[in-house]
Amino acid sequence: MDREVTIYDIAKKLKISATTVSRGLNNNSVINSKTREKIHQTAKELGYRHNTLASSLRKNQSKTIGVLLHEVNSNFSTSVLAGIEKIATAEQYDLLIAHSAEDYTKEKANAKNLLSKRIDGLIVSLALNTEDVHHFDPFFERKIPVVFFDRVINNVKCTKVVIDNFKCGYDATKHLVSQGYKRIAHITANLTRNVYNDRFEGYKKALQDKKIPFRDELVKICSLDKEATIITVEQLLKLKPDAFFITNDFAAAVCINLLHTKKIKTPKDIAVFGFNNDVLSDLVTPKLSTIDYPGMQMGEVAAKELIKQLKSSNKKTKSKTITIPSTLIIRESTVKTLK
Amino acid sequence: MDREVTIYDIAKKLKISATTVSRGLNNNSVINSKTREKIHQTAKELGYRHNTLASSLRKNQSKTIGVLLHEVNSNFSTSVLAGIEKIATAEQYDLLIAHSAEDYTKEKANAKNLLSKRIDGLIVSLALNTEDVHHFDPFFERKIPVVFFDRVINNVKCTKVVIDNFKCGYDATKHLVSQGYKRIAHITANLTRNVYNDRFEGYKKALQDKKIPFRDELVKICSLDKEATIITVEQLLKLKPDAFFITNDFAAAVCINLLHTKKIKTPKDIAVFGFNNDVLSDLVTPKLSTIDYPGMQMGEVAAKELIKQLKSSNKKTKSKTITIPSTLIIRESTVKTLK
DNA sequence: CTGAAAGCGCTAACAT
DNA sequence: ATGTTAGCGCTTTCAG
Repeated sequence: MDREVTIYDIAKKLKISATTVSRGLNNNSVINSKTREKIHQTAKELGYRHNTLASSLRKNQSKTIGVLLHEVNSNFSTSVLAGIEKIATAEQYDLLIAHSAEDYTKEKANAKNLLSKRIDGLIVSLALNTEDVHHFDPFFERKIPVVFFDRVINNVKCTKVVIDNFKCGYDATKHLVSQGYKRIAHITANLTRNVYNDRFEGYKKALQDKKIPFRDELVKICSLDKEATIITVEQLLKLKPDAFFITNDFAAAVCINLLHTKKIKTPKDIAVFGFNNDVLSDLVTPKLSTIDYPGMQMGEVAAKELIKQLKSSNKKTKSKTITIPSTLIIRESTVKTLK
Repeated sequence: MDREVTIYDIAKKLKISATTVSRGLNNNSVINSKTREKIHQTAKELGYRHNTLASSLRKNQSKTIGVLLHEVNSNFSTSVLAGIEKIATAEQYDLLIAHSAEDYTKEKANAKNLLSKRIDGLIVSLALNTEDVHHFDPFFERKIPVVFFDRVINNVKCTKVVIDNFKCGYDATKHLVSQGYKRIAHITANLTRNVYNDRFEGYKKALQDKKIPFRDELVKICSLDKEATIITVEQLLKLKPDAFFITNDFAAAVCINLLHTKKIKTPKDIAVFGFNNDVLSDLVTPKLSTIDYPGMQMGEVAAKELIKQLKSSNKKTKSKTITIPSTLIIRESTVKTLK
């Protein structure tokens, strides 16, 4: 094969125009069905492949949705991706996936790159240290719809898909208090990110409602990876907490293991509450109480919202927040009587 | 913003030609540095965005690598992806990611779609039920390099990146035997896929070398998801095995939990050996012995190989297999004396 | 129902 | 160092 087969090759062979071939291949109903049949037939014979690049350039739309993730190495991200993919595929959109590895600079570069690739719309979860969203202005200026999910920012006029992180933080803490725990340590990540801040606010409010004094020293920010979590838990143990509310199941599992190593019994001596309902949460011993965080559903809803905007002729962007239901899952790690 | 700014707008404003603008924006050294400066300046002022579509169409290369995964919802896949991404980004390639959800039909459709998107090269891990690779012929015909990793097929002339699955299966089994286990059950997936078949062959060979009779009824194929694993383990328990070699850490963790529920002690009564060195493998109790399966490194190597071919003028494809080192990791679940 | 002509935005060959 | 011209492959008027 020397050169790609084009619609002109098909046209020449059939002694018709390239226009007709184009229409035939796109199953345009205006074309005679016999002609269309012949076109498809010949295309197959010659080994023709549609050139999406040329088509997108001409139509000025790529049928591609950009997905900009804060990271890709987690069950949550892949669930979201699966949800987005399910909807996008059904609607014949392709996905162009980029990830920022939790880095603002990389997020900016990715946004620029996706723009130059002429994506039709964008779905975003912000990096940990992103504080402004001016790098998305070029999308807004061009009326390219943007949907944020999970990691969102408030002062921006577009659709956001989230869970009620305040309520989750509140309910988790309330549950721990109701089980008799009083010195509840909280390990979480960067509070500039809504998800962590809202959970923290929920934690504080629950303590307040239950008349338990809030102690600043029991709250620690860390990266939630294995090493950082171990160090943080060690530090907090000196303050004799009777429970840990950790906003990530992996970190919570690391905590459970560390306590076990130290012969501290969970949940008898210290309870551990996680976040995400990751697969590992019911494989550790004791099984972890957590919050079910429906990634797949968030992805589906985000994609549906985006595609709805893509199809709508009304290009006015307005603020809209969709809250996906999340659920408290109580397992062994926080209930003394179960174990 | 009504219309996208093009290089012609910049050219007009500066009273120079579009060619010069194009060259300037691409930092072509032939352009006077002052002119280049002015071009970049004006581009910024006008809000110019490079149109990758037009550029790719003209150059007949997209600087994009297609990645076709068997699934995306696992630590292994995301590690591989991270490895590929690291190399690709450094070399200024973008990634177009598709996944087949273990389905041959979807894999075919994805291959076709990636081809029409004019990807410069392709990295593939085959779906569970893929038995022929004719859907990649269009790539071979066009001399678009294809690199397979992990899930490969033999009779195809291109680069493959794998681990030594036979050796892994052999070593895991040998380890179990050396610990005194004799009735070793093997739970794995579809044996038409090289990874599972090779491990199985390794398992058989180790038994043979150790003079332990191979028992067909102790080998079960299943999907390795939670439900299927539970059913399979239950069936095998009737045959009184003293060890399980399960080719997936998640399934192995499910097995450990099930045994725990049944008051069967691991590793005292029954040992469990996994595969992948997933994060959960050292968070379960007892910690799981497993094979370290370096996804990140596989991704890096696959991407490096592909880019090497992309840069080479020699377009002859030849068969080449690269084996990535994998490691036996012995933890508590298979060593009686440790626990 | 089909075709001719134009152009999406960019870059490469060939001047100068 | 810069400009002229042509064309990548497709779709979209507009005209029959």
